[in-house]
Amino acid sequence: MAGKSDAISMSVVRRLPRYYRFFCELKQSGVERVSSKSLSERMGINASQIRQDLNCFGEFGQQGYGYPVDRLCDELKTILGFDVEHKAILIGAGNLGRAVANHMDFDGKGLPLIGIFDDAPALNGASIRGITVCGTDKLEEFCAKEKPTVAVLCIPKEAARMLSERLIGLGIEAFWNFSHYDISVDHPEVAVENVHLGDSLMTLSYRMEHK
Amino acid sequence: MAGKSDAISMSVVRRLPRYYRFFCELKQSGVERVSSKSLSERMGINASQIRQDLNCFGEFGQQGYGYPVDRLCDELKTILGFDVEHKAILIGAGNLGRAVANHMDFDGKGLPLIGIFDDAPALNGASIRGITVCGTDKLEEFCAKEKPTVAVLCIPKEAARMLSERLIGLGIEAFWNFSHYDISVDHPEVAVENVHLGDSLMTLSYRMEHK
DNA sequence: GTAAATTTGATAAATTATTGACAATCGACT
DNA sequence: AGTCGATTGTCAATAATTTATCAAATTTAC
Repeated sequence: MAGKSDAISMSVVRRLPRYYRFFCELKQSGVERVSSKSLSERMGINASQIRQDLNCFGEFGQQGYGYPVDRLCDELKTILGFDVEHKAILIGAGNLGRAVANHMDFDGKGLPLIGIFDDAPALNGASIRGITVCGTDKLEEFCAKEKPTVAVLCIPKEAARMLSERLIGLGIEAFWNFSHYDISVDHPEVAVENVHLGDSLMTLSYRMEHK
Repeated sequence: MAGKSDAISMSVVRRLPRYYRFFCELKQSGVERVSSKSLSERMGINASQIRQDLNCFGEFGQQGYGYPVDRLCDELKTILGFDVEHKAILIGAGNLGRAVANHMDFDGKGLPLIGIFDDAPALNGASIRGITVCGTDKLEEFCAKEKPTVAVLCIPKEAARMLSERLIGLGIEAFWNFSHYDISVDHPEVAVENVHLGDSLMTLSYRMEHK
């Protein structure tokens, strides 16, 4: 069986990128196979969980042998959807937006960054990673022509509130959301991945106090 | 009772910053009280969960009335530890490091950023947010004098691997880790908050494919 | 070629997290 | 002052997640 069809829980999905990273690293080290036990020690998570997680998507392992590293890299790449392309646009080219644009490997994940939008006069016409920054008034025209389906939001809360509905109307199906706005839950078909850096830092502050 | 002493689960802790944000927002809107029911609708989570979460730290609500917004802001601030100061340093002043330094409100969370370190010759002596960038060879001297306890890592995996032990030796008790390196679990007393942006983006790719 | 050692995938058990239910309490209204 | 409706905090029930167990399959060692 090449894949199992039950819905995969988010707990499992959130671990997949880490598996992918570890398998890639093993591959680069020239390791050919790995058992759930040794991977478990390396990753600091339960071996049984690793087996169960991977088994959600197929029977990739072999008794007495373990998992073939090279194959798992490919399988995880497919599972994570890197071989299907979805065009992405970035809204907001401030400090954070520019860092995200420059720092992330969008292409390697099948999400090429094809447009950057910002209304700050200082940025209009600027070039980031070879992409010319446009005002958000150009969104309609651009989306009609290029059909991006992913939007990266690096804008203030208010701007995100204003723009999210409009972007959904323009065909956006997924948000990578760095803003403090919690995108409306009215659209269950739209995927929202929140990156609330502030929340993350608050969590660290909490943990400093309670230990 | 001002606070309950059982260990709080991470699931709860991860929700606290969001509660804090929502209570602050309500306060700014001039709202004086809120019931778990109305907050539940606003946040899109279960009312019973809100009551149970808040109740971990004390009995802040009042039957028939709800939660006093103003007080909850203060309580959450204390719970999250914002009124206790821990000095923070940033390692790595590339795109991401500079964005984090400029974008985040460290002071407002009780984690003032007091030093920035990077070995790139181009950056040595540069000033970010009024802080002069130093080479990592100055870490020992700086830490001995200023006693920072939080380190923000915006460096490549290899650099993180090299530095984390050294930083722990210099008194660092918490890492806000943007690198791809998973800091060794050998130090259970050290808090590690991972921000794996790559993993987050991979998750989004996965979700685009499976829906 | 056979036995011992590994290791998976599946199932069961244990643990943790979320949701529901309701008595007790409070404020508002008459 | 007394009643009504709203709402909490707690406990119980349900659901989800993680961990342990084990038969079956495979490799490795002799």
